[in-house]
Amino acid sequence: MLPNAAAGYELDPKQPIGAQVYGLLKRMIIGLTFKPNEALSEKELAVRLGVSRTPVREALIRLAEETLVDVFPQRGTIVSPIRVAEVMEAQFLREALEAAVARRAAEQPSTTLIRDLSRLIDDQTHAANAGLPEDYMPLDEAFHRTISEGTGMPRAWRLIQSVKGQMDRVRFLSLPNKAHMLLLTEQHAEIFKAIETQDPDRAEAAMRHHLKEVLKTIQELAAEMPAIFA
Amino acid sequence: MLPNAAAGYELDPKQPIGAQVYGLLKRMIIGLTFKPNEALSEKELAVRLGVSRTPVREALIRLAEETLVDVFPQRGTIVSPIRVAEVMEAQFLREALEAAVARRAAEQPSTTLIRDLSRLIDDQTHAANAGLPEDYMPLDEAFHRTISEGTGMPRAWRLIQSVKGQMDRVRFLSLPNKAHMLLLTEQHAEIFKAIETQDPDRAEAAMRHHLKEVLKTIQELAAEMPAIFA
DNA sequence: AGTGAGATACTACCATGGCATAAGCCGTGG
DNA sequence: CCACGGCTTATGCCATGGTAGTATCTCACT
Repeated sequence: MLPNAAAGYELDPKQPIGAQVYGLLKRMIIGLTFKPNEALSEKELAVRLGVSRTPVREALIRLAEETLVDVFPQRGTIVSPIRVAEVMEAQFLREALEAAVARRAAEQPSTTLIRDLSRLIDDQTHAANAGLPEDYMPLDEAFHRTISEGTGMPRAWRLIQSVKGQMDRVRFLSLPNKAHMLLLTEQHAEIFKAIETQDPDRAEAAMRHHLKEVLKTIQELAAEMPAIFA
Repeated sequence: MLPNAAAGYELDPKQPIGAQVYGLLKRMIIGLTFKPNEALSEKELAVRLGVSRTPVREALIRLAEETLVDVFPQRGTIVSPIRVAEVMEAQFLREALEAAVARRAAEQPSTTLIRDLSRLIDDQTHAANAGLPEDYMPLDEAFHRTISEGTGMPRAWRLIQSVKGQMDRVRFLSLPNKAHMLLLTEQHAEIFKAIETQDPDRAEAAMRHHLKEVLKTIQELAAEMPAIFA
């Protein structure tokens, strides 16, 4: 583990610690602060975060369900290696879910959904032009979340999130440049238009096309740097 | 809580207790041993099962992620009420996932998948003719699981399982009769044929039709006994 | 009688200690 | 030199104690 891996991450004692630890560890795994195959010790994480082992353990269990960590009973816990097959499966499942949700969204879009998505695309355009990936990525996430939750399907987003982790970790390897962010925003706009005009077929197609784009990035990376894959 | 709700369920100390408690509680919730809105106390469950509160707590966290229980911090935990909107969302998500998996299965079915599914349909025919729902339901479950896992998508089945709980609880209200079991088996056979003949469109359509059948049962029940729904 | 404040009895949450088990080391015997 | 067996050390797993927070109930006061 890195010397000060948890530096700068403070926990709010007024909120459930377990959930905070989960979110923190997940971000650190996806952000590659914790490298694949790196050992994660309950005890060491606890002292490093200044909490007890119980919430750390709870967080690791949740991460194990998302296969972001592998728990070997009585032996240890490691950050799971990036398995190409798993990433491909995650991509497949995400596409199935998001395509269905996009279709549903286009069937009966609420006015607030239209408004929220429209605003998000504006924000994305600005962030993309500013060329700041760290500003853009949360907006990308918000776009997809908004479609699910704004269509009355909060659980859909949670499922998507649980499979997305594996992909995000790969995607993080290449932070998008300005051109790429503008391309993504254009695809978002296409999805938005299909929803706004209540065209389910077009919405589903646009969403599938958009997600395929991400897959393309992943495949390039896998070819570039096979070292970190298992 | 019922007086001897845990009677007859023994835990194997040689296996991880937390996972066993999770499975046990899930079965009891789906089987309506624990009724919707019933209070579940960490402490009481622990003493009743003869284990400590820690693994019980871990199990409840996992169940909360599937929305089978609602945890109110510092207040208590209850078996979640059956919310029609949630059941509908679960149905929607399950259909999206299973339809995609069935399609994929039909594209390149392995010989072992064909063999396993064929055998399962035979077993289902026998169980249906014997008219024993308690024998049939595990076979139904195995059929759907086999399609996912036999197509190299183990995670798909886990996702499906995590949304299926809400539906199973409703479905449990009406154990199927012989005619119904035969109908389900027929639909399974139709899905199987489509996979065997490598006809993706037909496989997806057959799966969607099959799952819609379940939805029909649920809607009838919701109309029959609105009392237990929230 | 109705209302509000305080005591009380619960809850889930977190901390911590002891445990069994599995891997690695290290000396011993072949 | 190699292989095997006991020992050390680490891990995750479970048990249990203490704490903060919430709802309810009681009783004084209006």
